[in-house]
Amino acid sequence: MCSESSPGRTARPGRPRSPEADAAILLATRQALVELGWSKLTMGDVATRAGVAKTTLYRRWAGKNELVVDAVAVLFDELELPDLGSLAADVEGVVLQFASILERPETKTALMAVVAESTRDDALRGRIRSAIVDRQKRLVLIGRERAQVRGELPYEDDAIASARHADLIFDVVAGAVVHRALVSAEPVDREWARDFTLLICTGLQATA
Amino acid sequence: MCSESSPGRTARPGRPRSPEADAAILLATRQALVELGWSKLTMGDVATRAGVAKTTLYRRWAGKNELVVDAVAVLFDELELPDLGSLAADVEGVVLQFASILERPETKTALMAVVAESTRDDALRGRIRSAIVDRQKRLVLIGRERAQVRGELPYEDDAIASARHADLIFDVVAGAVVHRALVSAEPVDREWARDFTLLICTGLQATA
DNA sequence: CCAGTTACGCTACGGCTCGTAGCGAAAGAC
DNA sequence: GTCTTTCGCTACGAGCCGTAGCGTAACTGG
Repeated sequence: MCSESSPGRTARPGRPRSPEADAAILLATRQALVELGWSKLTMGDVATRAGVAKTTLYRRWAGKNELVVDAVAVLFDELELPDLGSLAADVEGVVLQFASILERPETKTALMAVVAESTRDDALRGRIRSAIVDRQKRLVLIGRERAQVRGELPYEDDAIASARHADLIFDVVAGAVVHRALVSAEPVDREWARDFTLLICTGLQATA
Repeated sequence: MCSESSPGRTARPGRPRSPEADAAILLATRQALVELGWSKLTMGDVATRAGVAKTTLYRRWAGKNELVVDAVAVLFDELELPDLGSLAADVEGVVLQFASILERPETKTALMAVVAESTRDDALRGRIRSAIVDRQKRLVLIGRERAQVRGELPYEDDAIASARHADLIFDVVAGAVVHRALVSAEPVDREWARDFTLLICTGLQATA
């Protein structure tokens, strides 16, 4: 009676979707972002680059927004934070990790654009959150936990206050890097990361 | 011999541009941003709302990007920072000032979009900088100077290091507010401003 | 082996927006 | 009055969107 076969729960009949096409489309999207930028990227162009029909794109993604989010999201998979031994070193590490992705031309032009779109599209915002933002936030949570183990930061009893505090730190770190890289359009190099780390760890008054 | 008349240097012959049209267009642009959002806003629609011809828009702005920057920029004119008596209070004031503008629907959808465009358009980035970013940064500079007068922050001798430090602080403050409001999509209320101020003034380790 | 089901490539289409050109009329400078 | 510039209007080619329709390919279950 059990009709389900081996590969997971997707035992649908019919021709399966080509994973090669998926990969080709996402790669073509990133290339198009580099060459054309967000505003001049078109679905038809991506389809041509990927060597697939335009209808194939629309079978998998609702539109440009969703496609670009998925195309850029894979770049955030590489986010990893080695234990650098101290809170300050870890903060600097997180900053440089963020920067290494944010300074790519694909992400530069795409990230702000999809976030702008997400202000009027809740589903898109959720997609961005799970595909990109949460992967970034993970690094902050890891760094905090390490600092707590080291004794550099205290454990917090109140769970919701603890979560709120983590959100605050994340907005400060990610926000500062994004603003530096995209609004000020200045490099997030080791020097800036060092200055930022000093500011965030010891505060404004102690920085001077 | 002196042919120049009173009103400044613009003594051009011919019919002058209508200032009413300017105001109507910018107002219509903001209304369209609220109702439609950035991506669905079109030049033709703005022209119709403003009661002018589409060609009139193109005589004054190169395109949607420039138009929206100017339309949103006027909202940043109201930025003013009363002296609240202490560095912490002033930081909180700056944060709430930024938030009051960033949480409007017009700016929410427009700011990120034009910044995204500016990653591939240097002229647009300059326009954004002078029309929006510099007006924000002014508040940070004012706050720092007041703190220095009060003795809460030291004067810095090295001019370039001082400017770099101000840029850092600005990226942190503005970046955090933008990230909270647009990426995390959570309210920048008095409570969050208080938590942020504590973090930025005293640093991570002292916050707990 | 043979239906049944789904994905694919291709073509074509209506609809919308873009940015510009061309016209006659209006408004201010000289 | 003449010159210059702006204005409203209309019209246009171009490009992109998102979908429909078709025949074919791939895989599943009887």
